[in-house]
Amino acid sequence: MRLSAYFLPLLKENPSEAQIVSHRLMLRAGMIRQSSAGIYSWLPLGFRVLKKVEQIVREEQDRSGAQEVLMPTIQPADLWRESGRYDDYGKEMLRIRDRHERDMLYGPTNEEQITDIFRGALKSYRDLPKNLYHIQWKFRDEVRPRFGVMRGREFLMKDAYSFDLDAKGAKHSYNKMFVAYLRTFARMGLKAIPMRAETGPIGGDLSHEFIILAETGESAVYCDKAWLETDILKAADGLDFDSDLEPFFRQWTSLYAATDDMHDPAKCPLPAEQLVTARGIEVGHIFFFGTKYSKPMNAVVAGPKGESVPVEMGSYGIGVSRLVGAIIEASHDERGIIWPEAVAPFRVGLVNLRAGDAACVAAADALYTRLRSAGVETLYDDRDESPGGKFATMDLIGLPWQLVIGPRGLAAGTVELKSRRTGERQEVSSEAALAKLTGE
RNA sequence: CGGGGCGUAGCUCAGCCUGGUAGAGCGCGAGUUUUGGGAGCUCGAAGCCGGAGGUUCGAAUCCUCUCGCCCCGACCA
Repeated sequence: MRLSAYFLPLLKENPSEAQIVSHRLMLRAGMIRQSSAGIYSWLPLGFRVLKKVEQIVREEQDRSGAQEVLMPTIQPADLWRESGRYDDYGKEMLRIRDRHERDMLYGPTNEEQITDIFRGALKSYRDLPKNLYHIQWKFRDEVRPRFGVMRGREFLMKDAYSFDLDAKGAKHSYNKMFVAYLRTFARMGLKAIPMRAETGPIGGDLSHEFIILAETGESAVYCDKAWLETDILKAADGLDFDSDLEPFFRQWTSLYAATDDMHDPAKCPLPAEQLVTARGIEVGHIFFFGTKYSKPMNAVVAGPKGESVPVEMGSYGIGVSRLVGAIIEASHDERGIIWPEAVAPFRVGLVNLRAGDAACVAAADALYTRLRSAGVETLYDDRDESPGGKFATMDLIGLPWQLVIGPRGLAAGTVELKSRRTGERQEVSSEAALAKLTGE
């Protein structure tokens, strides 16, 4: 993509409404625009990141055996009256009335909807287990939205729902999601730590929050140092989702990890040098809640002996849009965003420092063509701007690699390849740069 | 939902206290000189001063109401 043609409304100054760093950077980097409190439009750069995050979530859900569906944003109130939550949910639920005066709502979550789908289709224990998920916009009318997309009213969420015949099966479904979550966040370059959690309005008796560490996190968290030193992806790699995951689950939940309200320094089992104190952002939450919805909503299957059995359920959420902000919170510096490669909107920022210079244009154009044909996502800054402005732009939007073409280097037969993360710059030949960027 | 703050040009803000009819920097457009870390100069465009009502000869400025946004707290993917 040529930057001269790209819709990228950058802000040089900090918008006054943005308080935390991810919100500021997302606005400054032209990723989002606020529509109203807690509701945002996603502009091209931000949308690319959102899609990448979504895709990683999708791939890991699929890997675990969950199947993707898409449920509506608008739901009938009657479904929620069945579970009893229509009255329980309170003002956070956006209630709507259609032209026939029917009570509707903009879904804050989908337990009722999925249970309705399940009970209408599956009738036998032979149909179990099942895990269905979707990635859909939700709305929770937060009293006080803040922190940009981290705490919006409208947000993109992956929510999965598992159905099993008995508690043992349901625990296995829970464990599968547990593993999938560890993998998902690790792939995004995040260290997400599962912490035993309260179940809140979803209900149930087993629940874990996945918390990533970031200096600007909302709450204080405490965990075993071993968390930081482990390669989660490696540990979870090659795990067979059909095998017994309980040992893995036990291993990973045995490491100490607690949120502020659960942590008691007097009772902490860890020696001080083994304890990490940090701040955390919740990016995922998994629940096992048994028959909380299946019973009142009559989601039953015929058991092996013909008896009627309410299914054992769990639900599993990941805040997809929140993750975009959370990743920035976890990965930035004073100059701007530092995207992990897996979610970067473009892999390479190609910079022509001298837009009016024929040799520079020719060299940069040639590199752009080669990168594109190699399938490397490249944002090509072909604008006629001062060098300083171009560097600042690239650092702000945080693409992993900057490939800089200027008259100075060209005279020496080199281009400059800079890593956004480390700041390391190397003067290399065009071919060496291409090999580096396309070879991996 | 309690407490606080702010709405003036695309962005950051000054002007308001003490009423006299709109300003700066950045950005934007034109020209020119520049060109390896947010360039210089010249010229220019751009604002029902959030909205409604009131006081006044006169309101961005004072009063009332209203809408929006932000912050602190309680609550959440």
